[in-house]
Amino acid sequence: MIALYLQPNSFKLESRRDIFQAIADPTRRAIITLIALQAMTPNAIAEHFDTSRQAVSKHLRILSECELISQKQKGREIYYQLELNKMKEIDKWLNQFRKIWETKFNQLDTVLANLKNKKK
Amino acid sequence: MIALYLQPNSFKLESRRDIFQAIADPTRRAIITLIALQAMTPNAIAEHFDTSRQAVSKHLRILSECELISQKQKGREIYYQLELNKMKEIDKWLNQFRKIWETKFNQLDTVLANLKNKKK
DNA sequence: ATATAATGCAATCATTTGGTTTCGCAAAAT
DNA sequence: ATTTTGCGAAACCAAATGATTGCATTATAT
Repeated sequence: MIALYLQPNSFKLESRRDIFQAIADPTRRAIITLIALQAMTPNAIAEHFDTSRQAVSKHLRILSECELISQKQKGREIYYQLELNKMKEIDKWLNQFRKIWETKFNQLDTVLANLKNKKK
Repeated sequence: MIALYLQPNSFKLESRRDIFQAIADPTRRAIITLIALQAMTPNAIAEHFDTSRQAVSKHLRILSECELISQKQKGREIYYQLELNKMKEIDKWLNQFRKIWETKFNQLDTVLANLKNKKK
């Protein structure tokens, strides 16, 4: 070991990943959809895309890192499956806005109700 | 049966920006939350962050490009406001998974109900 | 035991991203 | 009329991203 070797050449800080960054990529979103109902192996997944198996493997790693998917080893095959609970976190984030758009909808409701009453 | 919903309806022609790429950046998500309830000017928004006004301006442009926000000129000030309808597209995409996790929840319900019956 | 299949990892590369700095232009204030 | 304010656009730069290629490793098949 060399003590003064501060950082490896290809030092990539891939730790700041979060679900939002993960779903930003269209291929990753497609993968998510693909395995939503049924766990799949990397090879099987890669067959659905126009990129190399290794590229898909990288996407799977990124999705794994933020725990949007999990894996189950079966012999030499690895089945990747979607972690729905993690998907719910996106939903959670959306919730703050859902509150707003539902409120706006209710306000419209009120307006309509008032109009109706005035007609009487 | 749950249909595959790979991409939201609206597509950007000029750039490959989409809502998912837009919300991938934490600063942009913060901006979205910030102006959700009240339209704000770029300067006012920038005061909330540790970056330059110009950087915020860039974020606003990206958010505008994918129509997540809109602007209203008032003299020399520009008020940016959130487009909730566009936010709903994220919700729409999530919907396919919501169906699944609700189904799984129902299945769990059934299991619990069966256990309860067996106890009797 | 050896070959093959399924997979992950590292190096490399072009492109994209997010930031800064500098500038230009209107609207408002002086 | 001149200065200040609010803003976007362009040029530039370091870092991150997504893809490819070339391995290494382990499980299965022959």
